[in-house]
Amino acid sequence: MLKTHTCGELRAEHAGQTVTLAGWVNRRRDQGGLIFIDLRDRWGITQVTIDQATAPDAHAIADQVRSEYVIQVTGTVRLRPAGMENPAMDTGEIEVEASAMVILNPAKTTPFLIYSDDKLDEALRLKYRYLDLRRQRMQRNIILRHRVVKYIRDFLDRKGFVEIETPILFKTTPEGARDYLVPSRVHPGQFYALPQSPQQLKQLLMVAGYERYFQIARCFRDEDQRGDRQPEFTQLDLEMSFVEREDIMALIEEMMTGIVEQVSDRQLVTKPFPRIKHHDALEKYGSDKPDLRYNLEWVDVSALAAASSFGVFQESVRAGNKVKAMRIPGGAAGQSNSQLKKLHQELEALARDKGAKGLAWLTPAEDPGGEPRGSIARFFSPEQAAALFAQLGAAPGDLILFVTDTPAIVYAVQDAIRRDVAERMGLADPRQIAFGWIIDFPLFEWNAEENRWDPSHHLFTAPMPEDLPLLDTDPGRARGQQYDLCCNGYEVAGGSIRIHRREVQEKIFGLIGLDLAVARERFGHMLEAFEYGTPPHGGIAPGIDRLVMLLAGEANIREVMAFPKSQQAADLMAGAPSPVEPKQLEELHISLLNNA
RNA sequence: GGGGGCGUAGUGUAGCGGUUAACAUGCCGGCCUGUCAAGCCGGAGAUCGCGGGUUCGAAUCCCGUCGCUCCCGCCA
Repeated sequence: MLKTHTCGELRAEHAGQTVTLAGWVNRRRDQGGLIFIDLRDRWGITQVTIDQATAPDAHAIADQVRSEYVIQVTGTVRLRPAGMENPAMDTGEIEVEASAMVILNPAKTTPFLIYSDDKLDEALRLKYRYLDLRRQRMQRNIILRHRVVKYIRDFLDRKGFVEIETPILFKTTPEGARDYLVPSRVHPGQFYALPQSPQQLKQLLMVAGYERYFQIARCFRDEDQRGDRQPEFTQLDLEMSFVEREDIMALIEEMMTGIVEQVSDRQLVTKPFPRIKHHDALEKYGSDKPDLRYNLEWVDVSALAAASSFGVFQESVRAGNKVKAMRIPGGAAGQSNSQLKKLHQELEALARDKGAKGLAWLTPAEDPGGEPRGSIARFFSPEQAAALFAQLGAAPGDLILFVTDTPAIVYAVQDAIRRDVAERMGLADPRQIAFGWIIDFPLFEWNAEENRWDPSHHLFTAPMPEDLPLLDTDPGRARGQQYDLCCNGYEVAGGSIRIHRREVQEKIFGLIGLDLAVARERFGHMLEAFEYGTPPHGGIAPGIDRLVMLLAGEANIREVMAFPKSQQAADLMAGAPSPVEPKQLEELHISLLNNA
C-alpha cells in the first residue's frame, strides 16, 4: 500500500507516529515558509504541514502542488499547537508534519470545485461525473447506497433467501412499459428485450423450488423520465413460496425498519406501518402513494355542502359528485384578509391546473360572535357553518379548503393541494421517513380506448379469493392480492400474491383482451410451468434508487446513482447512445430508415 | 408527443435595446511560518448555447434549433 493510514483516522493517540498518507489535495494554504495542505481520501481529510525550515525538499514540492493533485506524504503525527485545533474536523486535533512528499499525479484545474457542494449545472456534473462523484454529497449518497444494499443482503441471507442472477437478455413483453430491444446476430430479424423486471423468472424460480429468492436486479424501461424514474434502475426483486400477503408485508416491514434505524440517520415516523385500503387512500389523500409524514386529510362534506345555498355545491352533489374539504390546522391564524386572498388565489390556480373549476375556502370566526370568513361564507347559515366546523373539528385559526368535481379531478386536486400546503407549512420534514401500506387494489382498471380491462398491477397478480366469482360477473369490483409500500409520497415497493393456477391465469388473459393463442405464444413457458407443481407464491420489488433517495434526503434518484442518464436518456460523459459502424449494423441485419 | 424554467469568463450569478459586459469564486504571478471559506497586492480570462430575423444599433426583442431540468401524457 502507498499509505499506512487513511486521511480520516488519525487522532491525538497517534501523536509521535511516523505515517504515510496518500490522496487528493482538497485545499492548499500557502503561508510562504509554511504550507498547509488538506489531504483528502475516501475516509476524510487530514491537515498536512510543510515547513521550509525543517523539510526544504518537501516544501519545494508542496510549492508546486495544486488542487486535486494526487500526492503521497510521509511525516510525523503531532498534536496541533494549543489553540490551533479545529473542532469542525474529525482529525482536527492533530496534523501531519511532512518530511517527504511525492506527486503521484498532477491534475488540471477541475471544471468545478470538488470541495464545494454548491449548485451546478446538471449537464456539467454528468459530463464530469467522475469529478462530481469526488464531492462529499455524492460520496455520502453512494456509500449510503452500499450500506443499504449490504443490509438487505445480510438480512435476507439470515431469513433463508438465495440470491440468484437472472438474464439481462430476455424476451419482449409488449404488455408493460416499452422494451429496450437488443438485436440478435445469430437470429436475423429477431430481438432480445432487456427485462422491465425479472417478474417471470422469479416466479419460475418458485416453480423450481427455491422457495426464497432475491436479487439486486437492474431493470430497464424505455419510457420518458421523471425525477424518480431512470431508463435503468435497480430493484430488490424478491419472491417467496407458501406465503400469504401478511408474510411478505411483515418481512418487508422488518427489513425497512432495520434499514432506517440501523443504516440511515432518519427518523421512522410510524411503527408498525399503517395499512390503508386503496379506495380509502384516494378518498383521504387523492393518491395511492400519500405522504404520511403529515396528517392533512380530506373529508366528504357533501351532505352539509349540498344543504348550503351555494349553487355549485348543490348542483355537483345532485350530479352525483362529492364535495371534499380539508382542514389546515392554524392555516389562517394571524393571516390578514389580503394574505388569505393571495394564498387562496395560488391554491386555486393549482386546483384549476388539475381540472377543477374552483377551490372554495372558509375559516371560522376568530372572535366569539364573529362571522366566518371565506369565499363561500355567505352561503352558510350560522347553524350550517357550525355543523360544518363540528364535522371537521375546525377551530378558530384553521383554514378549510373545498373542492367538488368528478372523482378523478377531485382526487388530483386533493393530492396536489395536500402536497402544496404541506410544502408551504413546512410539514414535510426530510429527516422523517413515513412508510405506509396500500392494500386492496382493484385488480383491473377499465381501458376505455381499447375497450378492455388493464391489470392495475401486472397480469400475474392473484385476485382476492373471495372475489374470484367477480371475474365472471363484475371484474371492475374484483380486488387483487396486491400491496404497495409508499414512503414520503413515493411508491417504493409494489408486490402481490401471484396466480399459480393455469385456469385463473387464462381467465385473466381473457379479461385483458389477450387472445389465448397470443398469450400462449408470449407466456406459454409460464402456463406450461404452472402445470408442473407450482407452489402458491408471492413477492415484492422495492425500488432501491427511490428508497436510498429518500434516506439521503435527495429529491432526485440521479443523486444516488453513480452514472445516471440525463432526462433525454443520454450518458453525457461517455456520449451514449451513439451511432455505430455500418459493419456492426450489417452483422445484425439492420438497416436504418432515411430519417434516422 | 405537449407545456413551463434555465443557458453570459473555468464555475455560480448580475445586466434585459446604446455599458470598456459587472460581481463573487476559481485560475496565474508576487508577498507572507499557524492557516483551516487564510490574508494582502497585481494579472489573465466571455465572439453572452447555436442559427436566422427585427433595428441605425441585439447578451437584451422575435422565430427556429440544441442541451439541461420540472411537469402532463407515458411508466403491466
